[in-house]
Amino acid sequence: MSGGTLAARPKSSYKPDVPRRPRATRDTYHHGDLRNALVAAAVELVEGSSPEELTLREVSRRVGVNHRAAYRHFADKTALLAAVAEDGYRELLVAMQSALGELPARAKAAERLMALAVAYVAFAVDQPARYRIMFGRRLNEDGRFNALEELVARAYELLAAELKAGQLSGQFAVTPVRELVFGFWSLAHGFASLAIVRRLKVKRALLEPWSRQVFGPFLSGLSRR
Amino acid sequence: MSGGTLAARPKSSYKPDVPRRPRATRDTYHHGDLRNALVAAAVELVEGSSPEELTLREVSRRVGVNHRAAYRHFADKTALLAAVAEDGYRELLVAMQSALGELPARAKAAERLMALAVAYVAFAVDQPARYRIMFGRRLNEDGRFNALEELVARAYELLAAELKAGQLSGQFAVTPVRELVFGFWSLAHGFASLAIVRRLKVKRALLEPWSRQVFGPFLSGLSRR
DNA sequence: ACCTGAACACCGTTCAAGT
DNA sequence: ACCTGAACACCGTTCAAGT
Repeated sequence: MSGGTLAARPKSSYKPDVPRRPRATRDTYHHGDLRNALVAAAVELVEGSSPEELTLREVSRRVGVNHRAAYRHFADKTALLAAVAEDGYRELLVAMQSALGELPARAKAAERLMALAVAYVAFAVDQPARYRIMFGRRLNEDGRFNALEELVARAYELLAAELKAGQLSGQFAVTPVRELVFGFWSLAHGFASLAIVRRLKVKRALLEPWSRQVFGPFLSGLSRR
Repeated sequence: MSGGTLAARPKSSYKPDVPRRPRATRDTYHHGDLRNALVAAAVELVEGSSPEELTLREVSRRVGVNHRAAYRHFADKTALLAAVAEDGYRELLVAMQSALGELPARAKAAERLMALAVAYVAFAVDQPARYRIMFGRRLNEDGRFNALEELVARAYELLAAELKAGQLSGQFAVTPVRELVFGFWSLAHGFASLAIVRRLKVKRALLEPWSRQVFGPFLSGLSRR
């Protein structure tokens, strides 16, 4: 072998069968989109373990890249977490929207909100680690990740629109919408969180009926007397 | 100075003015109750920073003891966190009980639950880091900390008793109590958590009126039609 | 019994370099 | 531009010792 600085290779390389197809300029570069590859690896890593085990170094290893390479795309670890959370909020929005989409056109306001609740809780419980990243630490403390904030605002608006519609159609009592959104979201978030930490021991198959029972009083409390 | 192994002392010792009063057997030992000193230091450390910054080494430093000494009293870091959480649950129980105690004797069931809700949320928001330790990671995963579980059960029973009483007195509709407890706790936990992460931006002074607005629909949903 | 020291395998992050 | 290597200051945890 050649002597000098090139000789030493790491003993466990973590990249089993990378074909090493020759590339135009160099072959050690990562293919096109390292940023997305890192986010995808992070999401995959965190599920089936826990948020604590998500490390920049391990994610980089999985992608087959030096851990320093990640810093090209993320200023620090928090930035990676924010990207993972952002992804999650996007999926959560989709899940809520499609839950509404599956409802019959003339579903009552309370039914629509119930469908949202069920979808929300199911999303959280099905990917608990990611959900904890989304709602655990405050990621946007220094205001760097406004995309995150924007997605949260969209979820808020979705809920607000449903509650407002229920009031306009005369099904719900007219009270300040902001507080109602907060209440609804608190209930959904609290139920999901407690289920994830197992303070509530709910079997996955019974999650939907449980959700309905838990949201029952709140939704019936909204309706006009 | 003397040569050999005793010469080297750490440069920054973190114990500024410890009097070093002579003790009977040895003077390097920690006074009586190292265990409680560590828990107290941990609680103090974690508030005003964040759960992430709670390290075994920093806590030991604060108490003025080698970090290895902590292992005499806690099998690992999780055990220390569990002790901090346990302490928190005890205080939470006291807060809830005294909230009930301050109520007039003939307060309605809904008022009693509202008082519990307000006390719960205030507790959480006033010591957010500790609250996050109590409800963040699952600490009792391997079943080592049953005292923790026992305290959670007592909080559960407190809520269950209030709900049951409301049903027996005819103020609440009779539905399964378990689901009601879960709903109430979910709402309280969710509201507290979202307030802590600032997903809900609630000023401390407005926390109580907000709590009342948020719990309003839920509690009125409990009452008989 | 209670505490310490040195060592190990991990982190995140910075600096200086390679192509 | 994009990636790497060595180094730094931290962790939690283990092993072997000190009094």
